[in-house]
Amino acid sequence: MAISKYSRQRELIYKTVIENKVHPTAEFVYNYLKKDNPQLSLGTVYRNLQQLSDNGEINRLSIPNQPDRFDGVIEEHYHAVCEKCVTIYDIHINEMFDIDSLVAEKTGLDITGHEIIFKTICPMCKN
Amino acid sequence: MAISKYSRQRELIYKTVIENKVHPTAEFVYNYLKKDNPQLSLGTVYRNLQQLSDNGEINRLSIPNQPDRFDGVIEEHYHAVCEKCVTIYDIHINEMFDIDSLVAEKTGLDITGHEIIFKTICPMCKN
DNA sequence: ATAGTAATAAGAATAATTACTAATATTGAT
DNA sequence: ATCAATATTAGTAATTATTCTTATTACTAT
Repeated sequence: MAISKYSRQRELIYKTVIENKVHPTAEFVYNYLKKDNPQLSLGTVYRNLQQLSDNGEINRLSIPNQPDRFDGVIEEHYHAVCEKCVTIYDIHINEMFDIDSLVAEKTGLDITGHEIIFKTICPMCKN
Repeated sequence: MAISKYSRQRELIYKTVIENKVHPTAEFVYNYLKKDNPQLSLGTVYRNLQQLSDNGEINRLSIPNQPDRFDGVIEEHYHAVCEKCVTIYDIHINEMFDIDSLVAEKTGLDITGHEIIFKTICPMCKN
């Protein structure tokens, strides 16, 4: 993969993900920035989100029946998705234990990380 | 949600997912069945995979940068995706501990389940 | 058999994402 | 500052993934 040069657009996209804690989709980022940057193209957003997540600067979240979302918090944490309204909640559990090593040991695979998605019925939807 | 009647197509689709341990995509299921069922439509495959997973008869897996996949094994287990070749490996760990309850307790959320995706560089790609 | 309900095929429509191309911006070396 | 090399961009086209629509067919309970 080619070395990256700086780009103003990438910086804007990165900041949008960092500042918007809603786990934005590509579409969200695009609409958010479009107001003040009318020349921005959706392809640029997708390309840079891909690049940023490839570089580990942001995380990509894949959630059933939804477009991919992005998260500027790269510190290890998990997510809970409401099964009704699909809101995403952050879950920080101070320490769990080394699940990657456990699995590596059990399976012999080289484990480089993991992602956990919890399912929930959130307080708003519980009525 | 409507009560499901029996349908030959759904049965075929279900059996395809059960019998093909590769965590098939909708596309795979369609091509697999199309040979002997040339009248089958891709829409029918998507609709029934959705219905089967809504009913908990199969599981839907969402994996970054890939179309959704389906898994006929509903017994709790996890998956590891190779970051290079995107092959999916099943991971059965006999017992971990009750992660759902832990999170429910810490967060106050109603947790109804979870999904873990491990990332790996698989033996084939490790060279 | 018939009515009512649900499921189907086929293909159009939409959503999500990627690829292509010519122009522009950034970088590193003069 | 200027220049060449190359990454990046906007804009658009194309592709991929999925859902929706419509007319038709199958199933179930009378």
